[in-house]
Amino acid sequence: MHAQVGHLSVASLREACSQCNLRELCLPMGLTESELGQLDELVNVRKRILRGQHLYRGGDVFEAIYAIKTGFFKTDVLLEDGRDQVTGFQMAGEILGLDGIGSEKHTCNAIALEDSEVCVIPFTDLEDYSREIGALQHHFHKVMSREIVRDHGVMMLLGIMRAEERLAAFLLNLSQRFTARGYSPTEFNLRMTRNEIGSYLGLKLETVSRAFSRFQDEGLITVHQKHIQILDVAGLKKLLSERRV
Amino acid sequence: MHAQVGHLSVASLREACSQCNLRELCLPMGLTESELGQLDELVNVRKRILRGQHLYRGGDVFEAIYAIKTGFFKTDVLLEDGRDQVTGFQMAGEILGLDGIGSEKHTCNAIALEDSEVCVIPFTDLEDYSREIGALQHHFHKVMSREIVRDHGVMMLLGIMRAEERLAAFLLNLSQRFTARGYSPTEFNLRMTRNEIGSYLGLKLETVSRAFSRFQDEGLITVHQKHIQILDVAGLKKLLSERRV
DNA sequence: TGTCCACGTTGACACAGATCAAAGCTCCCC
DNA sequence: GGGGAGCTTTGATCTGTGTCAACGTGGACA
Repeated sequence: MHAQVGHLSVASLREACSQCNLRELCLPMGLTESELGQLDELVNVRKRILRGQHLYRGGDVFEAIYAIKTGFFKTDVLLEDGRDQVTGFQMAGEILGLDGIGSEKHTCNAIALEDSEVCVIPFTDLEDYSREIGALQHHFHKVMSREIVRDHGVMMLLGIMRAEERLAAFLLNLSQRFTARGYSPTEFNLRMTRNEIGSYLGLKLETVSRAFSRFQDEGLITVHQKHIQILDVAGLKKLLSERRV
Repeated sequence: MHAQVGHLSVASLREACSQCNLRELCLPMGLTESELGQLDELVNVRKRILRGQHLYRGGDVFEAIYAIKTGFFKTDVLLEDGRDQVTGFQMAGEILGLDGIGSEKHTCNAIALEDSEVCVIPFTDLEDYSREIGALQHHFHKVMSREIVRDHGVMMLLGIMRAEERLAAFLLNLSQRFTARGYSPTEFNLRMTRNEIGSYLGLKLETVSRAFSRFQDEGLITVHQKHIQILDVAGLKKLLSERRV
């Protein structure tokens, strides 16, 4: 498909962390110029993952974490009986693979939802560098901690919110993350199917579809396939805060 | 209640990590003797938390993480509308407070479910030490990663399991953690109420109660108030793996 | 240009778990 | 040792979401 090898080495030089336009979102956040230069040595391999392909699978040996340079991923966990749960959707600047550190094996699958490129960060190297660079160490800890807080947020979704609240929270979260990346807060394309949204939100795809339709009827959003336009951000937020008993 | 000050300083000397019987479960795991000695300098303040008291609250400034020396905690998150969700139950040897690193504020409440004692680990000190001691650094990363994996497990509970599966998973998880601490795998006292179990599992307390009763009727466990005896571990596990459509 | 296929929408009905209600148990405190 | 508060159990009923089914839609590809 792509002349990978040739392109990669060139890309490595030209697109190191110090030049990356995601450096304020991604792992290098808060580093000085010279520290950034050191990072360029750490993160010098990139990997292209086509839509539908796995970046890693549950059970794979853990060797590296991955920073998403471009593209969009989902992570999911499979139960033996075939049921599965999407545990997250990740976009540019976010880190994949943190689940694998504890057991030295990946504990979920990471699958590209569109053609994507990730920066490979060998984990022992990261630990070595972060013993040298305090700011890197600290930022890495923050990244992990935020992942825990994010998971707590999902637990709230799943534990106490009703279907429409879950979907509203989901849309607002996407909106906020797109905004942070310089995209429109109110208009975007979903990269995942209704089924994947449902799996993430603990709902069936029909329920997701109905909630989208209801939001549209109420003038909160417009939906055309995967294209979403948020018409009434405040209205969505109100759905979250007001408990109609 | 307790003559805290006097006791604490004595306790500090006698109950440092190197002497602690939890050292194989807790943060010091995998350190050498001399590294353990260094840890004793890091972790030298303990704090007693009586039942019902907060170790920290959501919004508190984050300064330290805590290793549970004795006792039992829950963590929960409150929504503005008054709903709340228990995000975890923690026992001896487990670490509290990791959620606060990312935002420099705690993002949940940690409440003692019985009189407890925690070791205070000032976070900047921990980062300093773990830049010196590679094994400490690595183990800390594992602890954080495992917290993420644990949260994914809860997401599975909440996202795709039915009520009885959730409760079975909960009991088996407790059993396994008690076992690791040298207690009986099959007989223990719950420290939390039905309501707290329900909040953790995304169920109402009546549903939890009914599920306990059903398990008892089926001969899987006996329940007397908070005292649980597991009669049929395999039966509980079967509940998890077999999907009756 | 037509056909196929995965994905999405909508409707009808079923059911797991929520809600409401009442009564029992235990432990604590006076 | 009596009273009460908090917790738990159990029953009756309600309801949000799941399930099943039919149909619609748009993009890929021959």
